[in-house]
Amino acid sequence: MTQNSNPEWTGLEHLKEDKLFPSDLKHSIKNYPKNNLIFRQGDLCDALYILMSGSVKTEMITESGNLLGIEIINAPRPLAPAFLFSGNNRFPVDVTTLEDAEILKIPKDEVMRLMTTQPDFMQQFLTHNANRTQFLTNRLQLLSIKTIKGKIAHFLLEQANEHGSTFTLNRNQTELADFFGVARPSLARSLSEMIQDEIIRIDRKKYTVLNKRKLRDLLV
Amino acid sequence: MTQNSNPEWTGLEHLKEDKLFPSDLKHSIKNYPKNNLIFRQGDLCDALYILMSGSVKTEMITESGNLLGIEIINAPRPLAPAFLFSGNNRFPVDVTTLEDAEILKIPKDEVMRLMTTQPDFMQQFLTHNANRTQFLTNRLQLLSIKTIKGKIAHFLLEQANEHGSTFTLNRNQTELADFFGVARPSLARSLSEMIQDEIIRIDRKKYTVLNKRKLRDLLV
DNA sequence: TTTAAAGTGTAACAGTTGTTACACTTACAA
DNA sequence: TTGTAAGTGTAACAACTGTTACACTTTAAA
Repeated sequence: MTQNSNPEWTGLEHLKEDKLFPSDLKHSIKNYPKNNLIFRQGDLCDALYILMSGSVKTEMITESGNLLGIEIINAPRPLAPAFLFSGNNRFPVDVTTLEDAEILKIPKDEVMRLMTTQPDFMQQFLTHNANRTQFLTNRLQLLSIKTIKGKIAHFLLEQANEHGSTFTLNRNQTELADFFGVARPSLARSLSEMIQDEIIRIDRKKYTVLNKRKLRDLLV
Repeated sequence: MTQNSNPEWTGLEHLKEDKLFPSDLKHSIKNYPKNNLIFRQGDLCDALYILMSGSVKTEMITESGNLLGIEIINAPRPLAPAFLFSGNNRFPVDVTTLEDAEILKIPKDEVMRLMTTQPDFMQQFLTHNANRTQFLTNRLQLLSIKTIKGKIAHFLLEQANEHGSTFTLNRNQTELADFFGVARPSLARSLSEMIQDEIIRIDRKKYTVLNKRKLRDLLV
């Protein structure tokens, strides 16, 4: 359900080895018990918060692509790092611990210092936010398409571009419907119509794009 | 139509005064004539491109909120700066000049140097991307709501939180429908039903929220 | 191998939204 | 003031998607 591995932040695991952070880093670490509301929507986000251990949930859009559902964040990962520098720097959602959690807090000005003195840190920070933006942009494009067949077309064309016209998905139909934000039977109906029209072929989780042009026509 | 004033980048106007950039900045400036395809979707984005003068259009989601429509970008503004540091650093859309345009190109490693040596530059870069992320997140939340009344409720509650229960919009119904990604008559129908149900009141562009609870119920 | 759970195909029907069309109102310039 | 364009309210109908239900297939555990 939650494949939130953010490889670019796994360096955080080596925190104690000072690969990313200098030894004189101003910071504080807080431990929160299970089922504890840590941040409330609208809370000021005046520092960088990094979940060091445990897990929390938010109601944000998820990395795995679920719509407004609950997102589960596993350590180690920063919490809403993009908002630290935004004009209205407030948490966009509630954050609640699922298990005991340890959270590292680094003040904003200290983050600024890290950015200028630790190129690796800056690189990771930038990359993480960039990937997040890219993810959001892609989701937005997908959601902007109104018809189910259009969403399918967008998704399959993307896959075909990346992996060739035959590829295997690791999502079942139910998860795919969830990803598109549509009902499962509606997705199935659209898929079978597209098979009928000889636009695609499906064998279990193996998808084959038969007619790219027709697929593109569905994007309108 | 396009209110793309990004105040945090207006400092670019003072480029020649070296407020943001050192005099030894490695860079190149290119001029493109009107109606010229500058970047193609999928092009490698290996440098920071800043539109110094003129205007371009993309098919991205717009700052003013239009769905997959054309976005018009006026100078000075960076072009897709978030993607420079992303894993798959390719332009997500085509970029075409609308008028003669002057584009400043700063190589990625030079951007890295700027980030570490010019705190003001870094600050602006971070803030711009953060605001962009916030904008995308908000749009995504809005689009995730499937019913028209739900979208209206989300939007009006946000406005009411910010300006109080009576406020004036600067969008007409057509623009609002466009913003929500729905048809204009459909929006009108939903609005008049909500007026009928005494949830809101509308007088021209002046909106009044009469019943927040009922409005919240529509979010589900 | 057997069995239960998960996943898929499909149909009937309800509900919502889009499309098109047109009358009416408002805003604004001549 | 008058005329025209822009904006709004509304209705009939079409199109699409969601809901619910159920049979069937596949998967994986016992």
